[in-house]
Amino acid sequence: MSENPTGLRERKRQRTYRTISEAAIALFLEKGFAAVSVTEIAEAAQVSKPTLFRYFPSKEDMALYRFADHEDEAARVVAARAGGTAPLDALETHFLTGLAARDPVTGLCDAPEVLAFHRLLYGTPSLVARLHSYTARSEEALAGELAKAGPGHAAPRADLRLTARLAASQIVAVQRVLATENWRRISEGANAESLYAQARADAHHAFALLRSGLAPYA
Amino acid sequence: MSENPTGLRERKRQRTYRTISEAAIALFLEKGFAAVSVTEIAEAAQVSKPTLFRYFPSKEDMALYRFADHEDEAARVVAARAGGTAPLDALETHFLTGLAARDPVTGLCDAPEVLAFHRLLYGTPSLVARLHSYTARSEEALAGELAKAGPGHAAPRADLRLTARLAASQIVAVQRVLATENWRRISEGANAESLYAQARADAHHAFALLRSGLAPYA
DNA sequence: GAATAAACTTAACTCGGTTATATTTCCTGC
DNA sequence: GCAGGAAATATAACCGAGTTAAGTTTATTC
Repeated sequence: MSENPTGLRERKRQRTYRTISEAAIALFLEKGFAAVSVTEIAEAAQVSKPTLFRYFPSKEDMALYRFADHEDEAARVVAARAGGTAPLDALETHFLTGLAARDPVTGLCDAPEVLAFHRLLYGTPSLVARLHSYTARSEEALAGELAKAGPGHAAPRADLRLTARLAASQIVAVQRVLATENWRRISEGANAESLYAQARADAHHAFALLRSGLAPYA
Repeated sequence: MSENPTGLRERKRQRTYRTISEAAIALFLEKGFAAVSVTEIAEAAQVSKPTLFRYFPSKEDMALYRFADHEDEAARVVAARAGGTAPLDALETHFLTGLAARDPVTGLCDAPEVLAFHRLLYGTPSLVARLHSYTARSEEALAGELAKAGPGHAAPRADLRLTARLAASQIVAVQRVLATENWRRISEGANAESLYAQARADAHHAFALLRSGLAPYA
């Protein structure tokens, strides 16, 4: 066979992948991103430097691989929504579910290791920059799904593709702002429990604003 | 005196600054971003490598310095709007004015050197990433201005700061999409003249969407 | 015109990331 | 189960971005 998804080779590969990223993140958390060299990571993970870069395209990606998995999350939520459900409703419900589960991507998570990771992330410009490029792909995927979904009944005859792109960019931007806002409050010492109600209200407010527009600023 | 804004030293500094960035951009356009080394730029600009990095924090910034000037443009437009004018109206007018003037930041500019520069920019991931960090600062500045302006009469009692941030992120995202959309069409061979009407319509559509919300997708 | 401080150069260095080449390790077909 | 081929790895050397240290030039100031 040309591909064996459960072969020893593939299992080793996945194990190495995890070993590297876990070693990298542990070192980053311990000493800070800039203070850890890739050589150090390679030693900790017991692989050579070229192998390291066969698994991850850059040092930043060794910290951000978890986000790579969420890259098409928004698009999947829209694609998998129940018939008759509007895309925005599906996305709002998904975000609220994330809040309830204290999903780290919502920012509403005060687990010490998650908090430490977020501090690392937002305190390292090159990591934030790299994260933005993931977000860009997420936006593109969402735009694709929204274009497929098409606007509802009352839609004008405007360019579908452009409208989908505009909507996707706004949605992704709003989710980003909500998450960073939650994180900011957590990082200032609040705990997730006491913020939950506020975070839900913020999310409702944000999605309502998305739906009804920035008329208050018009 | 401790500072002399028109002294010889300051004039030399500005001249060196321009020399470096012009040499850098010329080389980038000629050979591509990755194919030019900073040593090469230093030689072309007749300065040493450490001096190069006293003027620009990174190789990317040598290409993007023009954008750094526009960093607080949106915020300034809102701050300088005529009394009684809504922020969104001021921003839409400003964008339309940019289209009419074929301002490169609107994407609607087919001057060969601008087109070549845009090709360079969007074709180089590290430049796009760096540009995103400028955009982030632009967003923050706009959020500050919007918070000062405050929403209009009909605004609910929601958190002003959060609302301003949400609005700013949406506005910046939409302007980015409009500009890249214009650029995409230009890069596919269209000329700015024949696209102008469409670009105006797109901008109107986008700002209308910002005002009235994504209800069609709700 | 001398003193001071900013800006510059040279040289050497660190570190992220790549390439070439040889070696090991897994898979496949007999 | 074993021979051949392919994928993955290691070693070593390399390139280029960005920094640092030490000494020199150049503008400003009194």
